[in-house]
Amino acid sequence: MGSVVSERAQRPSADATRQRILEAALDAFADQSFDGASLRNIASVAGVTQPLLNYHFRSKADLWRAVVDELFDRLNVTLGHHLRSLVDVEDRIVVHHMVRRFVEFSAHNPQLHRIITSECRADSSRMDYLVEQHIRPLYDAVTTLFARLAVAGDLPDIPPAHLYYLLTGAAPTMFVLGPECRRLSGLDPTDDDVIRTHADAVCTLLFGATHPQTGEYLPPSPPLTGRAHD
Amino acid sequence: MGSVVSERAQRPSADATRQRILEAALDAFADQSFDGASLRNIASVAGVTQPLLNYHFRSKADLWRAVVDELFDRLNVTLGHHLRSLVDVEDRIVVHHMVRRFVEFSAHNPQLHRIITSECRADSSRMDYLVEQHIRPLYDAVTTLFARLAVAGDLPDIPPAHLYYLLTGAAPTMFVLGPECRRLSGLDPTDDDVIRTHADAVCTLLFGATHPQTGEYLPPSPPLTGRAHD
DNA sequence: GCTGTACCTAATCAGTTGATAAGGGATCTG
DNA sequence: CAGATCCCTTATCAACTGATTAGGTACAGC
Repeated sequence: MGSVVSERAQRPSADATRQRILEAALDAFADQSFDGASLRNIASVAGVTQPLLNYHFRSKADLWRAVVDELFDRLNVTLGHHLRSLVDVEDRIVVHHMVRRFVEFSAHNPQLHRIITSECRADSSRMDYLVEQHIRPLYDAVTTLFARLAVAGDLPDIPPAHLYYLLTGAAPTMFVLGPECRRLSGLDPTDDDVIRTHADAVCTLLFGATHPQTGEYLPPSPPLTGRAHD
Repeated sequence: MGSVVSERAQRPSADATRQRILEAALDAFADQSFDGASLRNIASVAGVTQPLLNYHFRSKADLWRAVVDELFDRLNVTLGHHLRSLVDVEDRIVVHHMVRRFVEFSAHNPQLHRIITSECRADSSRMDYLVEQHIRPLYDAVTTLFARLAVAGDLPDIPPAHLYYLLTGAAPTMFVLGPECRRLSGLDPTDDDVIRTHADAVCTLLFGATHPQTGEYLPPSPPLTGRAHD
């Protein structure tokens, strides 16, 4: 077994090694945050030695950026793929589908929101990178889409606070707290029913409920009457 | 001015020092997570030297527990205080008020959810402590309350996924991402209108919308019709 | 005044971190 | 075959971490 083919099999090829490092780093950063994750641990999981991480990626910070870039690339590819598959569908339904895909992706890639929330601090250059490079484009795209639908009369006016939820609020935390979710309520975040319920909840939060008989949309409204005392 | 009183003023008293340390540690753990926060930085912010932290609190882990205990004590005192102030009020309204208070507390104490989310990993003894000591009691209390209201016919049946949201999902993330919330959408998480909108959204998510004319409750429902393709 | 105790600091410890330098070995190119 | 390049490891670096020890100072009780 010493032919040209077996040479390839013996040596895992640099790209494969790079990929294994990225995967190990993704889990480490998500589980233990940037400071808690050590290059030696990541290297150990990837089956290599620590200096190799500094060889392929210049520094720990650059490794982190590579991890984040690949993660958001996967998200954008997934959303774009499903968006293109939705032709001749009512805009309102498109929104619901995309929310569903986002929740789905979040459920199967809990690292996404774990990394975001673990990096959230005022003076963090990594948070700056996350927001400006990846989150803001998504947020702007969603804002633009919703504004277009509102003008077309296809959606009710959505309060900014509810809109902000879509990307940062309602969807993520359940997956950030995935293991505890299971521990407390017995729910499996990756279960299809849970994902659907979750997406429906987000849409209800955005658009309000639909009257079962008339199909009329009702905006999110407080069960509190106007006269709130205390 | 060299009397007994001025002696007190000169020496900050051990309790005050302890409190300053706890406050500095709370901010540090919330901003930089457990591993990222160093005892020397915390001590510096508190105006003392690092070994004093090991003197008052045995270890870094014990300091973290003291911080968490005090934080949840404040939450429970706040919720308990408002709960006792709500007499002769319809149960459904009580729930809304309590959600409002929880959102309010979260907005003014963003460290609460930052610490929770930063500690979320499968094999973390600190997460175990958080869940078993503080989160589970809250979760059980809310579950019990909602079950009682459902039996009394005062609330619609609430899907477990929505209920889970109340404590871990809808409310927290906007405050975890507080600074970015402001950066992206211009919203101020501590603004009263934002807090009210936020609490209303959570309640809508739990109870569904209220029909403006009939007052009829509509459960959270998907804008998707039954025939979801793809 | 003497002693003991509570609160706090300077000095120091071993362990871990990210980063770098030096070198080995395989592959490719001439 | 000779040299260059790529991929990877061992050895080592300074910096920083949490923790400990020893000491110092103020106050309380006797």
